Amino acid sequence: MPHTYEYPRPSLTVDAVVFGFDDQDLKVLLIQRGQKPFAGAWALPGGFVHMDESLEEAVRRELVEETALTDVFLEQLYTFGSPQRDPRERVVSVAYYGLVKLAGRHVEAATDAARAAWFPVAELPPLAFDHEDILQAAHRRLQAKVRYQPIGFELLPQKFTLSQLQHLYETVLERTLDKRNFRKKILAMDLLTDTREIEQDVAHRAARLFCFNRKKYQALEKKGFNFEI
Amino acid sequence: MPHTYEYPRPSLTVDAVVFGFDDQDLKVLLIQRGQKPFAGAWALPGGFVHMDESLEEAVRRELVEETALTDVFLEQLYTFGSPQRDPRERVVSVAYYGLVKLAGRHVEAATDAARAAWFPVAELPPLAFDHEDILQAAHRRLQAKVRYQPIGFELLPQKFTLSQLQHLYETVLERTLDKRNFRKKILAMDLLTDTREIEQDVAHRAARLFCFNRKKYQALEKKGFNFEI
DNA sequence: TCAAAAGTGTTAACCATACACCCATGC
DNA sequence: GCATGGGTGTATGGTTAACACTTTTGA
Repeated sequence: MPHTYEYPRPSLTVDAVVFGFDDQDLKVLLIQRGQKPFAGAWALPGGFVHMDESLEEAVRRELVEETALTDVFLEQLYTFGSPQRDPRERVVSVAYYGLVKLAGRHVEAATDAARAAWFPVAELPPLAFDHEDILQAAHRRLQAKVRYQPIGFELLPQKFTLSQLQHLYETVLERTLDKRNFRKKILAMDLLTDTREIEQDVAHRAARLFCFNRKKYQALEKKGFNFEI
Repeated sequence: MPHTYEYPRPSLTVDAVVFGFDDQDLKVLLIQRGQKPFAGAWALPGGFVHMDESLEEAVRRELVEETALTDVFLEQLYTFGSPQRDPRERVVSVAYYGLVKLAGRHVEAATDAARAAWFPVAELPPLAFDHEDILQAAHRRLQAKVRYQPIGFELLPQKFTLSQLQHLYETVLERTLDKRNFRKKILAMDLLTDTREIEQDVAHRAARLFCFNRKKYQALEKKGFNFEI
């Protein structure tokens, strides 16, 4: 049961900053810690890396265990390794950021951590460890990357209106965009397919629903096309 | 002396992809391994992270020990953690990329690794472990980042000519640039200070020497200025 | 005087920005 | 019929890209 090494080793963990968008706010998934240190405080989902799994596999496993979340778009963010970041012992953590389609998703509490919840990025509680730094790094990465990679679509339902898309960009980038210019730019890229469907149950003119054409994007990308908002 | 833990832990290492530019080629610093596995093969400098040092401190220490290199610009690149990347045991490695002013630098062999050498990126030997993947990731990061951050200057001497700068960009980006447009763009940013000195010992008209004004850049950056080539 | 690289402007095409009104729908 | 958001075009200024010759210097 015990594992012995000639030299001491840091613990290795993964943490995930999962963003969701509900047509209103950009939100982050947090869990409430049960144990010391920081018992009761909110923290990023994460945990120890097992010996037989990759880092990304570890993040996905922890997300399922702690928040019951699957089908997350994940990218590695940064590795946090300052010697003092955990008061107990040396812990190096590989952080990932994730994007998830929040619309209509039940945020069910999983068995492992009964208390997982979505918080608006603008109204976060104090976080355990250096998780505020990690979250800030993830938020900055999202703001930068959403402009030159088509990752925003990971936050929207499969079918979405141009206004939803614009509002997503406005929320993530924290600035307003001109409606006509935004539509011109997006449609000129020719990456959206018109589903020929329209919104249902809205108290105003129903908007067209589009979906992102990933295959087309990948083909264009190879030819040197650059997505940019 | 032995260190015992309840659960097994991966080894944690750092690796560095250090680039240099000699007015001709983009080069990478490699060391020749003495031990198995991959004895005799070339590899990235790197090694185990100690318990009391940060990840960046570990990279700097290893660079001094293995290649006698100091004063390197370093940024974290990516963490490589696939379970099979080291044939002996589970090793997770935090990779950094580095930039160094190569001009006139003696690439002295240090005591620890007698065999450190600079290789043109275009003519690399086979590398140990997954170091080719790491190097490729670093090269791509450099190509992307050099365009929107003023990191190219880290590869040039303090004082340089506009042609040197242009040639650096052409080498890193692997494409030619228009001389007049390049100069217009660079000078319009107003980030270069004319040293009022000129090249020495050249068999043609001597060019003006400029230096990068980092303070000015940092001031402009705060006001929302974006460097871009 | 030749070779080698330094240095320098103009034009045309394209792209980004600013801006305001009518339309369709449900209540 | 009114409130709500959907949908549309044009004009202007700025930015990028293409392009060729003269100057300086040392050998």
